[in-house]
Amino acid sequence: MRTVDVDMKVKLIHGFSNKTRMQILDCIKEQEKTVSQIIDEIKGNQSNISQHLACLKGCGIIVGRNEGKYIYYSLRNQHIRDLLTMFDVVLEDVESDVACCDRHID
Amino acid sequence: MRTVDVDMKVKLIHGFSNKTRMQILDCIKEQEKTVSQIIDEIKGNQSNISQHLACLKGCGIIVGRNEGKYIYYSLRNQHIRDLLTMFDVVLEDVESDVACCDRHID
DNA sequence: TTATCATATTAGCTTTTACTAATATGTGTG
DNA sequence: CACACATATTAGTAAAAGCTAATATGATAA
Repeated sequence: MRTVDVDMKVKLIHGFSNKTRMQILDCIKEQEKTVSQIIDEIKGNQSNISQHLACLKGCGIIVGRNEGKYIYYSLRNQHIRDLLTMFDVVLEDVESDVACCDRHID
Repeated sequence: MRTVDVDMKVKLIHGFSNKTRMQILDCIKEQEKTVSQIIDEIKGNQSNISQHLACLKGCGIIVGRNEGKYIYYSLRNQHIRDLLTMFDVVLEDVESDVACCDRHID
């Protein structure tokens, strides 16, 4: 297998490692949504969500499509969807551990 | 599919979203290693690596096995290994985007 | 039982990330 | 054109994460 740049891999994964971003991803997993719809569904702050969308888009995790005054966001491709599903699978294995791990360092 | 707790999922993913932790995981992906071996291979600070190992273990991503004065760490199971592989697959899709995304927010 | 090696923990500090509020841009509509 | 709505950007601040150095624990071996 080809060698992948660790920095880039970590940067990619970082895209998934925040609650708001994960909520956005869950929200558009099956169907594209406008920014307003996303804000509505996850009850977030407009500015905050916009920033997270920029982050996800910058990492190539999601794509945006303009239609009139709306912008529809969706997952980039099926691989991303598979990855999201995989997270859920792995979570079932580790759930009890993660639950009691209260911080990441220290 | 059962509903998963977002907070917990994010916490799990967080385990993968740091360069040092990813280096540790790559390092033990195929074979268990002692802490000293890991420190050696990734040329890290002992305290720092120990903290990251605690984090990975706390999240259930890796497991430790005592043998004499050594502790051998390895991936928890095949699902974790599959997930690591999947990261590489997805990275190939998004590589060019991630490369130019310099921060995660702002 | 003391010395040594392997690993863990703590504390302090720096850097990064996330959030909110305010403001800006951009697009359609009367 | 002016207004309303959708989204983005900026600035400032608060919170979280990561690093290093120092110290502690725990096991083996002399």
